[in-house]
Order: sequence, then structure tokens, then C-alpha cells
Amino acid sequence: MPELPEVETIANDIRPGLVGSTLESVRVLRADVLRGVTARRFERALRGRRVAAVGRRAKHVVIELDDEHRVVIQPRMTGSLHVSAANGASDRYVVIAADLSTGRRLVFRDVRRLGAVHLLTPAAWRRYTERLGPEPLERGFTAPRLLAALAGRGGRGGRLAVKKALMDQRRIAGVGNIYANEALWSAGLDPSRPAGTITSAEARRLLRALVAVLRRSIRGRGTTVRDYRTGTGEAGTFQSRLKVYGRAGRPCRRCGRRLVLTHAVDARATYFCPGCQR
DNA sequence: CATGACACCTGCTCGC
DNA sequence: TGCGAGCAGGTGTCAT
Repeated sequence: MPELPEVETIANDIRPGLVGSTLESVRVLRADVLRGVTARRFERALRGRRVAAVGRRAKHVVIELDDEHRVVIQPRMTGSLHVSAANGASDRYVVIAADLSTGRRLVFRDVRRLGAVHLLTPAAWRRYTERLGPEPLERGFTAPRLLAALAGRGGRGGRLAVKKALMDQRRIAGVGNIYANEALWSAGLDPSRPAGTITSAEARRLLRALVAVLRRSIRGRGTTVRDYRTGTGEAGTFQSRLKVYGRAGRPCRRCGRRLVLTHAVDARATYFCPGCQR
């Protein structure tokens, strides 16, 4: 679910309540979200640790501890994180709860439990993040770099649909289905175009579109279509500004043609305008 | 290396 | 009203 803007919002929201506080007791209620670590080991490793920093990498929330280990949380489709009063109501979807020295509680909740939680050493973190591509909002991410990223390692991804390439986290990290749809519409590009046919001029348009939609969404605290909640438990607001996602059958805001929904690209919901996306 | 099928889970919506 | 089918913003694995 959450893509880059949503995870950025979550990380920004929970940071003030976490940094500097100590994790006093940690309970894993649904061990199947843990990857590569048992509930017992996870709970013991976190207990007594102070939170040094909270960040984001692509669609992953990164909680850095004072012993340099990192807790990496991937909300995937239905995961949400937030810091609240320790006596707040709980429910059966809470996966991990950690009581803080401030008297508050950090909760990871995930209805479908497709989310993933890792506990990583510095070396494991390096390997983890190296598997992810560059981020569209990072400094120096230019149109030529976008083109190279879309082509993939060794430049062999030229036949891949540009939408699929955009969503491939090893090529570019942080973009998911909603923002891929939005950016391609904004740039006037057909989602099924092979990535290798994108020209330099089109790459410049795509990059501008991508950066603009991600920044605007962050400003709007993300897009809530159904499950996503910010780190303070609210819905985002960017859904009201979407131009194509979820608008099949309605007129294109640029050319007036009816927008189309297809599952032809990677079996994912792809919305586009047959009139002005080429 | 690319692709497509399938798996992981649960809840909600829609059509009958 | 009830029930099953299909769908959901993500990603990992497996066979081809």
C-alpha cells in the first residue's frame, strides 16, 4: 500500500515521539511478519535500546537503534505505524507493540500481515539497501539517470513496459502503482510503452511528472484509497488530487476522452487516457 | 535476465 | 439478507 509519499509521512509523524526514547518492552503478537529473526530474539534485541533516528528508504521505515542495529518495517499493502498513548485501545490486527520510556507506545498494525519486519546489523542493512535502486527525490537524480535506471542493470530492460520498470524497486525505489499511473498520465506516456523506446525528451517529462506528483502527495500527507493511515492515524488527502487512478470512465482532465482501466500491464490496475498518452 | 503464475493474508464490495 | 467471486496501493519465489 504505502508508496514513497505515504512512508515519508509515516516516518515524519512517528519520529518526534520515538527519537531519544527507550524501548522498554516489546511484544511481537504476530510472528509471521518477522523476517530472519524469531519473536524472542527480536524482543530481546530491542528491549532497553534507545532510538537514535527514524528515516525512510523507498517504501521502508527505518528505525535506527543506539547499538547501530536497524529495525526496518515494510508496511506493504495494509500496514500502519503509529505512536500513541500506552493505554489506548488495541485490536487483533496489532502485530508489534513497544512501550516507550516516555509512557507512549509504538504500534505496528497490519490487517493482511503482508508486511515485513527485519532486524539488521549495519552490514545486513548495507546489503538490504543496495538491492534497492536510486530514489526519484534524491539529489542528482536526473533524466539520464532515470533512463539508465529504467533500462536496468546492464541496460537490458528495454522491452519491459515503462510502467513495470517504474515500479521495479531494483531500478527505481519508492514508486508503486498509484504514482506510476499518475506520473505516466502527467507525462503523456502510454504505460505499456517499452521502456527502451522512451526518448530523452520524454524522460525529462517523466522525471518532472514523477517528482512533482511525489512532492505534492507528501505535502498532502499521502493518498488514502482504503487502508493507508498517516503516523497520527488519519487518512491522507492526496486522493482528491489524483488525475487518473480510480477514475476509469470519467473524462481525461487534459483531453476529455474517457479514461480506461486495464490489467494488461503486469496484471495490475492500470489507468490511462487512450487519447493523450502515447 | 525477463516473464508469468502463484503465494502470502484478510476484508470489502458487488452481483446474483 | 446471504453467499461466493473477485479485487486491493506490494513483493518474493519458482518454473520457463
